[in-house]
Amino acid sequence: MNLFTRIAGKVDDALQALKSEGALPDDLDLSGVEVQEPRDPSHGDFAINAALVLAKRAGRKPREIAELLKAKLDADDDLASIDIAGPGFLNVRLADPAWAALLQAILDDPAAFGRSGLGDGQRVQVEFVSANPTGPMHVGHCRGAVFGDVLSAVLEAAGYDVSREYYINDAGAQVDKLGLSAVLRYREALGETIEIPDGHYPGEYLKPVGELLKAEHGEGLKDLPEREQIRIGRETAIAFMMDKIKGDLAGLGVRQDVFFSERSLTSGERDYVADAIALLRGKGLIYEGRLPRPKGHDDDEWEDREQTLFKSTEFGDDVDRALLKSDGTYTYFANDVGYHHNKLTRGFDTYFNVLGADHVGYIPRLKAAVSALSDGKADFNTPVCNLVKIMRDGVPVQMSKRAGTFVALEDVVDEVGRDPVRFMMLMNKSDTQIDFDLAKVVEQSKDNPVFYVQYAHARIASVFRNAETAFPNLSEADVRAAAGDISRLDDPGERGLLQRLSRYPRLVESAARDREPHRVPRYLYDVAAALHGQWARGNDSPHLRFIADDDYGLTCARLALARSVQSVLKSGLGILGVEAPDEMR
RNA sequence: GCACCGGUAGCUCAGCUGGAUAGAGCACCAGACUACGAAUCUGGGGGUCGGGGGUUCGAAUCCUCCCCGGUGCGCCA
Repeated sequence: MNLFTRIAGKVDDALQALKSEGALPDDLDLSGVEVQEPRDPSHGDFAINAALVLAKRAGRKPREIAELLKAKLDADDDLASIDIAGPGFLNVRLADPAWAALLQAILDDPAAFGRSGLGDGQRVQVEFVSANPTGPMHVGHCRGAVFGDVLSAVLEAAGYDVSREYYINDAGAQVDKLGLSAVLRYREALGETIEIPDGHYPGEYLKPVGELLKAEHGEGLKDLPEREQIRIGRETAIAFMMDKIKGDLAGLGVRQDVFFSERSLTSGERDYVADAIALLRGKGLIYEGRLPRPKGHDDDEWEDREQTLFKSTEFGDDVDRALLKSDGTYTYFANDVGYHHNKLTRGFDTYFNVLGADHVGYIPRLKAAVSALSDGKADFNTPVCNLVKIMRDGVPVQMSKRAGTFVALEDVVDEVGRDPVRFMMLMNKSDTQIDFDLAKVVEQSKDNPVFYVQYAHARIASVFRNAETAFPNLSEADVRAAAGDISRLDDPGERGLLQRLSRYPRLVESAARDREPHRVPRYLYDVAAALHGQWARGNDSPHLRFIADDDYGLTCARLALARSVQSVLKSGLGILGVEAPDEMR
């Protein structure tokens, strides 16, 4: 149940009535009329901006429209009071039965509260992580991983049918270098002294792959032609690394539905890359030509050359983009065009491609390709996760897989814990940069807001444990029945909690609509703060405690509220993929 | 040089298609535990919302021009 939409419905009815009565112009555009939460809770439970939005269009003063609307809404039993305030807001207070209905809705089906039909079952694909299989996941990957996971969860809560996809870059020169690096580790396992060449992968994590190759092939591998050795080394290393990456993702609590191999684009029955290029050629978007030299480029390295180009500039890109390398093989971009062609054939309604900030320059050509392939019809979104600057004691940590220096995600999760890492990655808007100080995070992990929210959940569980001691006959049925009459929840703190609960469905919808998952942890923090605040008031004023030893009815009413708060916390934490514990340890 | 993202309290950040007196946490100061678990709470100080101009009933939010920081920029992936 969403009280905002419920009230918005009443407002709309009232405005339509005013139209038909001739009090407002018949053709008045009602867009932009909204039910909002008041800036200051003391103003009321909900605020309506109709008078301000409509004043100009209707040629009336805001105040006049507010009066008209108020007169209509005054008759509604759900609304206890309506005040005209400020420049023309209508501040509404809800009547008790409407609040009771909210509590009952939450208690009757806790899992459903906060879910909505906004997405109407539309099929959405979210591609995220897609880390190269040339090494384990490191901390730099984890923001995009958590963001993609939770964006997906938020969309699911809003009624979308989401498929989470990981694109495996298992083709191209980099994985060949990985293959050679693995072969060298194999030789090392056989007792040779080796040196990993520049630009390859010197990380220790390939040593087990060397051992694996030795176990599988004995000494036989080194007698094969070099190309064959590299092929075997590559296959073994990719399989090993993907296994490792899946483990890293699981450790972070990230779920993927589909792992899509880059190589499968051209190795199956259909060559999606060739098909995509043919499709674009048919649209007249492919040509042979030369690119202008980029302004900031070093002069001596530049070599003018004719190549096969895609007219991405027709779709807003800065320059056209190459599809074939000079050796005739596909560029990475060409493969990506093929990949997106493949995605489009799978018929999703909306696509997300979560990218890191170091790939923003890539977005225009990607959008151009999707736009060209779908004739502008595909709903394609590219949310960007900004960099996470990894620090140790205030000093930036340089990371490079090719240099073999990085902080493994697995180590961070082991050291800090999954929940704090996830929560911390989600608190900020995705396009701001985060400083992640390993020393601080480990040392101050108790200050992580996640514990504050979890503690609120656990405290409520504790209340129920104690309530069962105080009232051995306490039943859930009595608690639910008590939700039907909230007249005894008359403390401002209790009303504040009710207000916050009513925000939840709208919050989830807005997070989905605006693709801003960070609103969820912020909201949960706010709810937790209100809960802790109310709790502490019971310390000073024992009559405000959730458990009133001598008053079963009052206790049940408060437990109904507590249970509802707990449900919402649990639901929100569930979206974040964070545990909602019954006790803190 | 061009493009994208940031600039809000000492620090880290919210501010929901423009809305009421710009909010939290940390830090600092002063308080609250023989406890429905203090991993908590209450109160306080602290702001030219980077700067100028514009749009309008109203701008941290939209437009424009600057300044500062970050990131990216021909066949790498």
